[in-house]
Amino acid sequence: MKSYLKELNEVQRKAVLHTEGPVLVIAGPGSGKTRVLTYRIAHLIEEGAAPWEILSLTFTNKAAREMKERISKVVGNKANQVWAGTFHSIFARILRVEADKIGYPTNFTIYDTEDSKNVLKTIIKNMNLDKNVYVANAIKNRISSAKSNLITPKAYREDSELMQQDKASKRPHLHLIYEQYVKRCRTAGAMDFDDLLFQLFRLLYQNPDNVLQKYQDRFKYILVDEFQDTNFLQYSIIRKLVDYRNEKGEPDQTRSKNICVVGDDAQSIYAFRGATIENILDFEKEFKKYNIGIYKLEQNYRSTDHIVQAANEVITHNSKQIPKEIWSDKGEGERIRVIKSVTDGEEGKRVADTIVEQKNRYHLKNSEIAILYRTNSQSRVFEESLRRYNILYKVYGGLSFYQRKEVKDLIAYLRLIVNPRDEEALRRVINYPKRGIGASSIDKISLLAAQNGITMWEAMGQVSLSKRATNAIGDFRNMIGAFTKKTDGANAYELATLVARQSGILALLKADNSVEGMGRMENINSLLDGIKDFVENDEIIDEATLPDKTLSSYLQNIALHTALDNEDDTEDYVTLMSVHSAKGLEFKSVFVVGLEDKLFPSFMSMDSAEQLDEERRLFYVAITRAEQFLTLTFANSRYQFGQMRYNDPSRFLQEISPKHLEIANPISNRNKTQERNATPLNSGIKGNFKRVRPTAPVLRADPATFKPHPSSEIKEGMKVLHLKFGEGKVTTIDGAADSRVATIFFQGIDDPERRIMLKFAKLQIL
DNA sequence: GTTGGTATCTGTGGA
DNA sequence: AGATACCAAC
Repeated sequence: MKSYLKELNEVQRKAVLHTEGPVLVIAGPGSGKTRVLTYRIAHLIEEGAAPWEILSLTFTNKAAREMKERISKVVGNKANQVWAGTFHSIFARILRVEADKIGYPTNFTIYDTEDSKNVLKTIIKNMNLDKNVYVANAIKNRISSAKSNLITPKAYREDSELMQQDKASKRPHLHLIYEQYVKRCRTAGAMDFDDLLFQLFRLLYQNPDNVLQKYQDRFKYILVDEFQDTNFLQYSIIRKLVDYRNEKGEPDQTRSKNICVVGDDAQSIYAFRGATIENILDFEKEFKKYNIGIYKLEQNYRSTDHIVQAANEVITHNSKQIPKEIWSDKGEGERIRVIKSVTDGEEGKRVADTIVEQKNRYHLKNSEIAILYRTNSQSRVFEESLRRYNILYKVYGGLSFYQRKEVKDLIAYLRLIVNPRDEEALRRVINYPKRGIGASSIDKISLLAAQNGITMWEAMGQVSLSKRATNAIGDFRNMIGAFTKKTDGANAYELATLVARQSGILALLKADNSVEGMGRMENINSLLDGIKDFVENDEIIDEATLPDKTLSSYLQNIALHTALDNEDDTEDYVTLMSVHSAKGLEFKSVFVVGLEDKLFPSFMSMDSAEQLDEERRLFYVAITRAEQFLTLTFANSRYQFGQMRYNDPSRFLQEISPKHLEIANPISNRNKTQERNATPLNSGIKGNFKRVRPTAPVLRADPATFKPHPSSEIKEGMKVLHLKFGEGKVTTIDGAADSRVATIFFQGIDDPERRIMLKFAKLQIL
């Protein structure tokens, strides 16, 4: 037996070995789901499948990254050639090649949530609708869910149930907004997050140039992680990819559908954004006739028994679920501690106290501890109390680096240069920094564009305005035009620096000497550093697509980044995050806080049984993150929305039987607290480092003396110096003349074998 | 067109 | 509480 197969239990092994035909894996928390997925991929490769024939879809970049790392531990470098990524990133990559077949430019812009909302706000304003009734956020969600269910504006209009709902909520014109929205995105050459899926489906469905067959032939094995969180649209795409047909258009029975989906119905927590558990049930039904293999992973390797049993008890209160029995042999363990506080401030303090206590008694590291909450705004009290003890922590969620205003502003220039049709980018920068093009001019341009069915960029050249405004617009157009001319020759970093300077952004920020202003300046600089890093990185991380240093591909890259993606694991910090973002993670000690009715479960979800079930699954996810210590807390009162609120303890607390619980005594605890205040542990840097992008990588060669040779001179067997990786030896070179790839062994680094694209390589021959 | 101050609203989750 | 929209004054 192959050595990696020995690391699996019987069910896991069966799931890995069942390579041909559809497979459904139901995986309880901590049951080794990722292990099955990664070993399955490794096994496929060991058995002779080419890595690029394997498509592995996940929900987060982090999960994708981890998966690649773990595959490469088994099969080495080939792991990079697997198509592993998020739905959004993989589909964006395909669309970058194929978009012109469905009427989009291949350098299409990706609109983020803010962009989408701004488009909607503009539409609502233009239609003279009441923005308090037509709330942009609500409309966005509704459009998003329409797209997720493959409902076009036309289909929406013809769907009497949807129209009835809109009428009932006093928003009868919603379908018109939807229609406008789609039209505007299209004119702007832009796709929102849902479009990355929706347009890909359209592509496969309309099938121009047999593009469907192309991808069906490429992806011989498909794997989907967190299948319970897929929506109808994602499922439809997956289904399409294995819907093989012969020349007559009949189902092709000779080719087996090698699709493996892994999920847990009990951990479905994204129904609110269109995910549906039905997909698991449908999958089972639909693929039954193709000899489906169903495997249930029920042994939990993560948590002790009190925690596992409590989780089991909680989930039985839900109505629908796939029957399974999660068990653990890790021993009884500690009981779950419940802490009651009078105020949210006290809750913060007592959680920090308990953390100090646990660190003392069990020698836990900060990184083994997490505080999980229902809403991001709850982080504040814990930040304060942890800071008081000098315990290092990190808050996840919130704004990502690329969503900060100043960063988005500079990026908007770059977007506009790449795609002048990008209306949201244009609106962002047309008068930033101030150049005398005010709201009324912009409205006139926008109106002209709408009337003539042209883009705002085009309308800018035709509109008639006052002399002053006309001049200002002329200057602006010339500036952007001059930048655009440079896109071919100049590299992205040089261009971005030029833009920052010539647009006046740098001067504006430099003039601001406030603390925030300096922070903004710093962010701009790290953005530029990041672009530089992107340009200079010559390593092949993803073999399916060779590195591409254009501005356009840079923008594509960052559009799908999220707040969770900034890895910085050199420091030892306590994790603060929402329960949603904690999915898939585990910690020795977990605090689930704010367990109050109207907060967790959220007040938004308290009036329907289905939504309440989802909150319960969320609670289930929360408690199953803990390996050894689980602490549940609630407060009688807390500040919410600027006023004091009084909530009852969460109903979920009563769903755990008392034999698993230990109720902390508030009085005696308070005395101990006083003592500990005097001797804070782990004094060090203050916890509150607001996410700043990790700075330039550690250099292993001295830039002052480093002199790269032309890459044409690099030959096999040479000893070379690389700025980032240091000294190495070229083992092999492959690829055609203009895309030669060197495999180099760098002795000084952890993962020493690297693939370097010689076209971009900076290597000094030693 | 720009600025600054006031009124109003909104309030979950995230790729 | 904080963000945003709106309006009057410059």
